[in-house]
Amino acid sequence: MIDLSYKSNQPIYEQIIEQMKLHVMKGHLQPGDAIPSVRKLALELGITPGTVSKAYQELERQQIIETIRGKGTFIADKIQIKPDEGKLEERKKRLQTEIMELRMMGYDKNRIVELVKEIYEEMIEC
Amino acid sequence: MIDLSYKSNQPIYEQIIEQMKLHVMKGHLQPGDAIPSVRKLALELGITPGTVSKAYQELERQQIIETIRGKGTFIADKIQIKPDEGKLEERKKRLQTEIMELRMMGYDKNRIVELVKEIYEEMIEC
Amino acid sequence: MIDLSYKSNQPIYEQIIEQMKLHVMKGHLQPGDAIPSVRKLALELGITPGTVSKAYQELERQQIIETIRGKGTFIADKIQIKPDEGKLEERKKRLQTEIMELRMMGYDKNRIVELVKEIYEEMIEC
Amino acid sequence: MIDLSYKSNQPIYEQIIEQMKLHVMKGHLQPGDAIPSVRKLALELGITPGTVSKAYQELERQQIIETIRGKGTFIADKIQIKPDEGKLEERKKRLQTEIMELRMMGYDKNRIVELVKEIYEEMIEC
DNA sequence: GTGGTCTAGACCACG
DNA sequence: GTGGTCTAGACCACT
Repeated sequence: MIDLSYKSNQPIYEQIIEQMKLHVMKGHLQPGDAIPSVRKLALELGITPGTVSKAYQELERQQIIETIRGKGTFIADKIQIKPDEGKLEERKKRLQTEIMELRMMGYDKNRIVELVKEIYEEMIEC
Repeated sequence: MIDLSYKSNQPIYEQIIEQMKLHVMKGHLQPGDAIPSVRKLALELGITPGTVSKAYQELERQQIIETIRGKGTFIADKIQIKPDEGKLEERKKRLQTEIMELRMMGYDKNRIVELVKEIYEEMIEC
Repeated sequence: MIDLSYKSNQPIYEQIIEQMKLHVMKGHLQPGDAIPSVRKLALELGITPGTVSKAYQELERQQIIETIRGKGTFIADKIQIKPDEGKLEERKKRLQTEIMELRMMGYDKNRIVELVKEIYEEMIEC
Repeated sequence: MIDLSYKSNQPIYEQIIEQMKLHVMKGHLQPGDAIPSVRKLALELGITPGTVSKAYQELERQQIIETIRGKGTFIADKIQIKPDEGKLEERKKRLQTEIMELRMMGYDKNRIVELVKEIYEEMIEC
């Protein structure tokens, strides 16, 4: 369910967050679906529960998941769409960085746009 | 020349690296141009010379700049284009994350593609 | 594990890099092996953690070691072999210098070749 | 006569020293031959006289050249051969480093030995 | 515990 | 003047 890269620059807990979000976006996880408990997922991934917990807390803060005491953790009914201008600017800046780096690697405008379309399609069709 | 965000999660030295690269890409800095000395830029930005030095050393490793002992630091003659498969995969993954997050914020395919095009144009036309 | 020469012109962090590489090449350090933590090695060598850190970061760039966040640093699974024409020319030039200097000290062709063979054998047999 | 690389890691004055020694070794410069004055060489190379002076001083210390006041600078009559155990150890260590790096780049014993022979031949036959 | 970043300040080699 | 190295010490994020 979650595929971790330990030597990646990206923190483990962030990898969990992102992959959970991707699963939701792709429809693998539907509103109301149960997700593994902190301990179970930690055991499965071979990491400490604290790391999973940190990821779940952030997912809950973003209202992607909901914890119901004594029952477990579930995908939220309505996934929020929040404009949040501040974050948007950050996103754009990061996007700019990625585009710049691709350009440095020899990608021209068309190849970058094609790549973006590809990634988008792949994200929703799975 | 360089505009730092101290509250950003991104390290200062990385911000310097990226903005230098952007300046090169936009043509503000041409091959052979001198860039500010470590001490001068450090003073200007209100940071330690060590931090600027770290950025410059990484830029030199990427062959964006060249340092001439006792003279100063200059934009490299030929900016390298290196495929580097490993890094490319990382870039694509990060791009996927950004696209996913934008989608979560309500951006559809067209708006994302338009945004990417916009960012690209802005990058080369300045 | 590491043997520093403080009076050498060679920076401490470079000495660490080279000796680590030698340990890997000789097989003293195998892929997956943990190497001492930054602080521990710094304490052991009587130097600042920053200096050890600099060495480790360069070793990671060269893909000799891998750092796992919050866990420690380990010998990389697959030691890369990278041609890198630019660096190769530099190496050859340095080799030329060393050969010239040995010749100036009275070494003839045979003695130099024997010396090179000796050093090579010593490097892999330990 | 001297071919400098300004962006090299190696100091300018060391490049001058080494290339002078190579010229002597190859026979381009014979004992008694005059070499350019400090000012003339500095002008020719486009560097400050201080840098050339530093190189000449070191060459004189190594008894490769001799300065005769009012007449100029000349290649020494007898090029010294000094064992100098301390330096020899340093040379061997540097040679070891170069061999290790070549090995890391995929060179095996034979290729390294062949390379050394090549460099040696090239050095004396020119 | 781990490594990563940054500061403040020092010393050095180079040109 | 330039960049490079090192120290001593602080703070942070991650596991």
